[in-house]
Amino acid sequence: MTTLLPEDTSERVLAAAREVFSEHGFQGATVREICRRAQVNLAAVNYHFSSKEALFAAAVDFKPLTALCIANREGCAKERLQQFIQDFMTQLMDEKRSPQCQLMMRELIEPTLALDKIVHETIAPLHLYLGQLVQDAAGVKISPTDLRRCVFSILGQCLFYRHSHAVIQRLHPKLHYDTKETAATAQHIMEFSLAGLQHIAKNA
Amino acid sequence: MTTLLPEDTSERVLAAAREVFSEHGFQGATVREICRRAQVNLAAVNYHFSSKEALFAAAVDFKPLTALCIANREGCAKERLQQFIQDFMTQLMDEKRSPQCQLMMRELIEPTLALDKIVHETIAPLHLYLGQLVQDAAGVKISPTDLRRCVFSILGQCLFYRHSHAVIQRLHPKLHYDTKETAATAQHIMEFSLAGLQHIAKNA
DNA sequence: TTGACTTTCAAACAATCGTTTGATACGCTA
DNA sequence: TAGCGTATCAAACGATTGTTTGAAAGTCAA
Repeated sequence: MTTLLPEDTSERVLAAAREVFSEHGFQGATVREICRRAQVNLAAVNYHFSSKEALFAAAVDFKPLTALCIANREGCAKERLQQFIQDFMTQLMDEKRSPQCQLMMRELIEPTLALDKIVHETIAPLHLYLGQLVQDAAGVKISPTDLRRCVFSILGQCLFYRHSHAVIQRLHPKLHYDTKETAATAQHIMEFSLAGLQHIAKNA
Repeated sequence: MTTLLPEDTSERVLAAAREVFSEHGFQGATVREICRRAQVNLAAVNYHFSSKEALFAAAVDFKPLTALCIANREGCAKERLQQFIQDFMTQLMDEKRSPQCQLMMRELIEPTLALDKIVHETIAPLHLYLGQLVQDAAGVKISPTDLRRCVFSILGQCLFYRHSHAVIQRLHPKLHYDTKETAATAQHIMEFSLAGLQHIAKNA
């Protein structure tokens, strides 16, 4: 599991910290395990980051998600919504991004100052962008309340596959969310949501 | 926070354990804190439950959720689906049931044997029941894959409000999910999902 | 009341935690 | 080379953890 490389000690510690924190949580992670994986001395954490808690704060970084809002700005609203759901699902189900997702889920249960940072820097812009996208895709003007609920409905469907992954695995052991299945799932969410959205818009 | 009452030592320990485990997780929870809240001696946990881990296993109990499958069997499929979503959302947002939900979320991140138990006893029957409900509400025969995805879409929308509660709170500080707001949210999910479902059914 | 069994208790145990220490090695300027 | 600040290291610190212990208290049948 130990990832290789970076030569700088701080960077090695940071990389190892993201791994261990995401695997065991803040409480479950030990400074000794982080230093072992980073192949640095036990005192390195306190020397470079002052404390375990400060290291945790430094390890949290969710800016990659912001890319989703800037990426695709071409095509009509429906096409961009489709692209957004596809990209979002791909990121969610990407094994390589698993540590960040786990860290996020832990923040949802036990929020620290890190969650305020993540919400402010990443999630709020993402909700704003998706809200505009949904409004455009709806065609007619939707009330703020309905718009918010539709955004939640879309995100909720996507996040389910990440949050409830452990349950899905146990319910359908033969089901694997590879690239193909993930794309098909995103397609379903798009069709399901567009129909739902248009129904809400019609009765607005 | 300490709940009052039960006279039996084991029961007092169990009740306190559910509180503390849900608040701090398995690692974060301490036997001393559990015993303090239960107002029993420190040795009580090991005497009555052998170990902290065995106490955790004994503390996990999700059977209440099963009631949703048995409760409402009256009315047409759509009415029963509506009732299910309403009841499910009510249970999810119920403050009193918060400890169980937190325990569940922790299991999603770090599955223990407890999750297998929960999935087998509670979640699998719930998915089966909802699957039948969705099939009936669709009218025409839906493929197993589409049916599963529609069930996931509905559950995902509901669970979002619980799993992402900490985020919603930060995005919309003035929004509170009291009885009225929860009911309105359930209503939205029902309308959104029924339209989505009928669209899927139409193209089946 | 006796005696055996269960339950409770304060105290201590061994292990592990985050953190600190002081010595040592390194890299650079003067 | 000498001197100084930075980085690394093995070792230890104090605190907290889950667990164990042996005695005291309680319970109840004989």
